[in-house]
Amino acid sequence: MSQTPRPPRRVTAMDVAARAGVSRTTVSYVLNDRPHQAIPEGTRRRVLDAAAELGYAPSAAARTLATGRSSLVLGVIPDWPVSTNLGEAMRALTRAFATEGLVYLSHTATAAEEDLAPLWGTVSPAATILFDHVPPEQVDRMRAAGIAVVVASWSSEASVPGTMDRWDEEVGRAQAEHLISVGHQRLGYAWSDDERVVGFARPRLAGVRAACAAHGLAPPLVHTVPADAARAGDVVRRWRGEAPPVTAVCAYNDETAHAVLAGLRLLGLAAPADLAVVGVDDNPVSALQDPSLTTVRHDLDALARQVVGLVVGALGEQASPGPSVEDRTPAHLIRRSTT
Amino acid sequence: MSQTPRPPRRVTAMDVAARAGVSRTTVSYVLNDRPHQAIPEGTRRRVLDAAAELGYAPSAAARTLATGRSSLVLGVIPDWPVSTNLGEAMRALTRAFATEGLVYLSHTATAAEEDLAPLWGTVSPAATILFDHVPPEQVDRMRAAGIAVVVASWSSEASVPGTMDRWDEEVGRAQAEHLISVGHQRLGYAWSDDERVVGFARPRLAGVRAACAAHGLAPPLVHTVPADAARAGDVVRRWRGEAPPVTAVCAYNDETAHAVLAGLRLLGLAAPADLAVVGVDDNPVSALQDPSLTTVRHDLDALARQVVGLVVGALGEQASPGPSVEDRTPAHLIRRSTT
DNA sequence: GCGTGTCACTGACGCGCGTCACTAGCCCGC
DNA sequence: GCGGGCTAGTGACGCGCGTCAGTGACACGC
Repeated sequence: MSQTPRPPRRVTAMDVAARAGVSRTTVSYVLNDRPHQAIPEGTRRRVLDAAAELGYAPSAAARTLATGRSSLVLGVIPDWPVSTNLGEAMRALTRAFATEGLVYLSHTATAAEEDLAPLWGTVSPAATILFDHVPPEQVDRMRAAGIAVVVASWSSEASVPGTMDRWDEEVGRAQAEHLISVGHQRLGYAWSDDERVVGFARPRLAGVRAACAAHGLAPPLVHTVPADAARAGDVVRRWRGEAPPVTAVCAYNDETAHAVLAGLRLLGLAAPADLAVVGVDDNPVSALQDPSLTTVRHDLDALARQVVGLVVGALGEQASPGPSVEDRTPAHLIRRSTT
Repeated sequence: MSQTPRPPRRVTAMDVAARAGVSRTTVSYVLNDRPHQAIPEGTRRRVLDAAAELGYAPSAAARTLATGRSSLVLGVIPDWPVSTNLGEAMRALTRAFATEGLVYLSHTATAAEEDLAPLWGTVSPAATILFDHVPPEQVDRMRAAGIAVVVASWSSEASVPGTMDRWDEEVGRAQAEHLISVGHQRLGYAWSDDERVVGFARPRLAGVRAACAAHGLAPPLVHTVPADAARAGDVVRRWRGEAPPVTAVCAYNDETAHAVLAGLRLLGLAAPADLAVVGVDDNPVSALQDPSLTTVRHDLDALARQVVGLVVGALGEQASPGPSVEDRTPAHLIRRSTT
């Protein structure tokens, strides 16, 4: 629709200088608040006014070229299945990076083994966050191009052992701790049938295992639960047929939990009496169901801060305010009627 | 600020030139496939090999500066409430722009009236897509900086009348057509209680209205449905108390639809017998509920192509392959058990 | 022999900016 | 009068690249 008419020749710092009656250098000093350069208030104002009147906006490309450093951080979001709180996670990252003076942008990968070169080639970020496994040679090429690469991956095969795992372990732990605290002794784990989420699922399950072990219980009985009421019903039957029977399950996420609930319904059973269920994500519809789903919600802001810490560290800034020791719990449980 | 110890000194085109024993210009010509410049195969190979061996990656900033044109498109995603298929929409845009040789990136706004200057200042995209209303002076400043701005907005107050509305009108129309085709004569519309989605909701409702009018029916009876079973129940009661009673409702999205269903349940009623319900979005849990929700799904790829067409047009490329006339239906209905 | 044309390649400029090194002007102490 | 220190400001360089306007070498026609 609305065309931009022929590029009206960019307003440059030189135009500002001419209008303010000073040199371009002075303009640069004023606009960048040069620390050890005394600029009298009068000149300062003239420059500032001229810049405002002309609508001057410095060229990012030129600045990046001159300083050899852009303040752009690029997140590469893998081809994950739809996630309810993707938007919220991105917002959390944007906010967290903004406090460091960095601009965060997201790229959504469209294929698992995508070639990232055209991407960082046209963006030239200061740092890139890889949220999933990427071939090491790609990482090397980026590093060679002067880009700080942070592998904030959940899959433990990644080059950097996943520091992010802790978050999902906490999630699993929160699920299990809750179920144990209300009296369950034999837990099941509802694994997702989507292979792509294994990076999340593994640490969550590890968290459940850890909680069970901590309370001297047997490890959870893991079954894959398809998004299909009939086949989910089969799984429910197997859990209940154990000796002793499984009385509660932690689901990979709300969607998987709803599949379990659908299976229960099909068998004429109900949560929590016949099987307690707890999900993850707090999908908005989970509260509206009957029975309403107990679930665990991430603290995405805390997670974002962690990621920002990693990136700032990788950018070689000193005084990163301590890499970890978040005091807030990264996950908290919302109890509703399925437990 | 202290200097950081120069990272390994970027590999530049000059390094490649030295290694290949040619001039930097030749390197540039080879790597950019200069059309009207004959380069013998031998030289070509030497340059290509040298580039590969050195792991050369051109500087995006320098190229942008030199050409005055980056191939980056920036999408500004407003502070919308969580959307199930945000990730899918972003992927669709990424794919669609890739076919035009453009790189698409998303920025998630964190506040409604955010100042976008730092954003495009550090990114310097060729074009920016605004998915929501943005103050005109901000748009003007971007245009002055040589950035093509496309307002792909759903809210009709935007400076450019939203061509995107058509998509959501189709969605509403698909909902209503389905309900009418199965015999309903008096429709209700379940409006969302979230003010931020009004841009989507309005055209969807318009589509429902249009379908009703086309069939000689009375316009839909609109009520806001809160995400709360008790208050949703009140709304259900009012619909059913009309004369003649409303027998089917189109909901703004699946979430709102689930609220209606929750209200029905609370009153001891059920869909579709007492009130038929159709949502929008195909939230994955909608299929797992009892009753499973009839819903309408967008064709996000088609929508993405539309957006790309707008952007390409704004970039002044000729031969944009026709602005519209998509033959595929942008929305299709998935019938399940609530209708 | 000279003009014309092609091939293979290169020198140099400019994109807009940050920044170093430097100067012109002034006041001060001696 | 002169060196020294300060203020206010500027000239020029380089970041890495695309690209125009050449240049030298050679073949050809007449």
